[in-house]
Amino acid sequence: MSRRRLFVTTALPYANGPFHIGHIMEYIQADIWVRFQRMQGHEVHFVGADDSHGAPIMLAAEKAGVTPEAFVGRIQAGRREYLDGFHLSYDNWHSTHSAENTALSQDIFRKLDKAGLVYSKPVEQFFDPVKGMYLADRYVKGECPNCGAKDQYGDACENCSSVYPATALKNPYSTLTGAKPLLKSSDHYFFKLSDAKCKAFIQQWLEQPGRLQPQVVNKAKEWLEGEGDKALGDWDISRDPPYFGIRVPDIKEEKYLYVWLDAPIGYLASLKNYCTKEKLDFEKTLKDFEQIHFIGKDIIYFHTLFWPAMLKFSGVPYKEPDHVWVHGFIQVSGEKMSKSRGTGIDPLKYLQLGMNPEWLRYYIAAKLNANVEDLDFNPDDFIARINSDLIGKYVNIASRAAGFLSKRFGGKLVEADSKLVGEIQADAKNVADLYESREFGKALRQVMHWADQANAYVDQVKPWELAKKPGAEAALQNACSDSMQIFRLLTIYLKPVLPRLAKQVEGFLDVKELGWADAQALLPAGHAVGEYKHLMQRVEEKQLDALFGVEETKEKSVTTATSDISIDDFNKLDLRVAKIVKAEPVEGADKLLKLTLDTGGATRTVFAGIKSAYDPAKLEGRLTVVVANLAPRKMKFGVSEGMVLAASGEGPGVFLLSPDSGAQPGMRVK
RNA sequence: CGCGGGGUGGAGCAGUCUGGCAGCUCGUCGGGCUCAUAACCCGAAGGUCAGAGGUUCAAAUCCUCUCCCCGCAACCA
Repeated sequence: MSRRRLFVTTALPYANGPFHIGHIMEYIQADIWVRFQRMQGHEVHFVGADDSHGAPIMLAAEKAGVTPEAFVGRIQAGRREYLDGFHLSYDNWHSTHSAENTALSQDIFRKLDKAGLVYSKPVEQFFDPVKGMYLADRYVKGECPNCGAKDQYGDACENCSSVYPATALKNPYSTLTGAKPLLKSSDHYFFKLSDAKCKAFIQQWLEQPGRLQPQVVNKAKEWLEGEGDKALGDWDISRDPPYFGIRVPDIKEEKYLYVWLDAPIGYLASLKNYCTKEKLDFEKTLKDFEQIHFIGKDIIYFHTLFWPAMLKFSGVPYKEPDHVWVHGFIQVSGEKMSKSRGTGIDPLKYLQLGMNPEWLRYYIAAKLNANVEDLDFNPDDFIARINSDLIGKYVNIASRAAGFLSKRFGGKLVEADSKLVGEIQADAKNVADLYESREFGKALRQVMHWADQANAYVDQVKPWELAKKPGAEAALQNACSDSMQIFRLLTIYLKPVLPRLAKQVEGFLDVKELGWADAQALLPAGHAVGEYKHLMQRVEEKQLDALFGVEETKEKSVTTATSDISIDDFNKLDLRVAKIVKAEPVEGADKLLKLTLDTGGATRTVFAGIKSAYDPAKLEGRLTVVVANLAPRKMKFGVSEGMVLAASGEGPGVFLLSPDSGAQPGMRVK
């Protein structure tokens, strides 16, 4: 087999916070694939980097009272702990805020410009006069031009579902300062994605057989071939200051490249940084290596349209990606992970609790396939899977044979003769194909099938009986040797997923580093294995309880006030005493109660998320406080005309406010 | 008609493209074994393949419609 050369990346994490379980899942997927390729003898450069630019990071740094550089530096310093902790074998981890990325991004910008694919035109945008910066749509809210609902973002109304440009909002305000934004015009640079040669290129790039998963091709083509208002538009690739990013080159005016332009270039920057360290020729490496990106389904748009086009039309030394492999999201017990609900898994906590990172690697691998499907982390399933597969089946094979070998034969093996050994050897290609095509779940099922066969084999030959039978030494040594050969083969097949365990096994078997091809050879007769020690502990239920336990120390700061407000701000609130006339559960809602309130003559309906804490019957007749001038909100179950006030904290429980006796419905609270 | 992914024994999944006796792992129950980390081996129970209609000698699989769940993005307002 010819030696492949692979340049593999994972999506760059945004450097505004630590890794979450979704990042780790992607890294584990890519790492397993990479380790498998290395075991095949292929040459791999596996790199990652922090995505360090953009307005959100600039603002987060400002809030933290540090420079953006210091902010992203701090985040980056925390990465190692995760990468090492989960045995993620990156060759390099870099940052988009780097000399390499600046040089490459500016170079690509210049080359795209030269290719006639960059132009500039004025763009009218909201500008926050207090902050002195242009506002992305996400930082502007206002009233819906259609239905008048308040606090809507500048793209679509949550209330009436109408869609409109941000500039159409009525009474807009900046979410950063509350100031009324001005409309200002500024020149922006655009990448001409709609250019015929661009679209033609992307089309043929997408259609290259085997390049992408079919689902991904469909999705990308939907965007590419959209017509009318869904037509593929040009891409605004510059931003005005203040911005934390890379300067648009060769112009006097201070303008920056949009973060999504320089982010994927960070893949190349990290490779270049690595090449420098390793004294490799960067441009030659780019040219000679297959370029493969692992990403999540949320960023297909950028990686299958802009990114290949950018690279293609920048020309030498750049080269469009060979593959973009897309995975789904990880859910926890069927729900999207959510910190507030306490269902998220904090990868760092996982490590700090002393849980074995290889458990998670195995569990995730067992549930991964080559499709763009979400996968579910289920705690009970996790325990059953790890304990049964890894300890009960796989490790058990060694455990059953090793005692006899070391006690009776000084660890020495004899020639293997079981048919099963040959069958497992012959399956190497099949398992390899499954790894290669990222069907990890299928690969592991296959390995566990062989582990089952191995345990059944041990049961047939009954070594414990042979051990007691005089004159059966040869048969005993034979059986245990076969078990050990099988164990070694399965270790090879599991090594991409369980690298550390495999290393322990290599020590125990007293063999050199195992590669995939080693499955075709067996340990020679006379080879002695070492003393067997437990290779892996079982998962305990209480460990998962601890992992999912409510965190006490974290995020306390959330409860402190955000910033001072004036008495005028306070007076905007119309708080009223209200009598709960009627309280009833809402069919189909987990958390809501439908309350009918008397606010002094008038009644109104309010939906409140207090079902978990209150029995509807007991609420009827009691007084509470309601925000009476909150804009009505249409919910799935009806319109809610206000909000009742209740206290809640980190722990469970919701506590409704009540006025002292004597208060009457309709009284103003202030 | 917003878009996408799903619905297969108690749990997690394969099988659907290419129609051919409904499968795997876990769990449960019964038995066995005692080398192994309460592990392992054998056996059993348990399914209207979400529902309805259609095509076909034959449908989990193909076609049409309906229902339900999840995610995007409307359930802490």
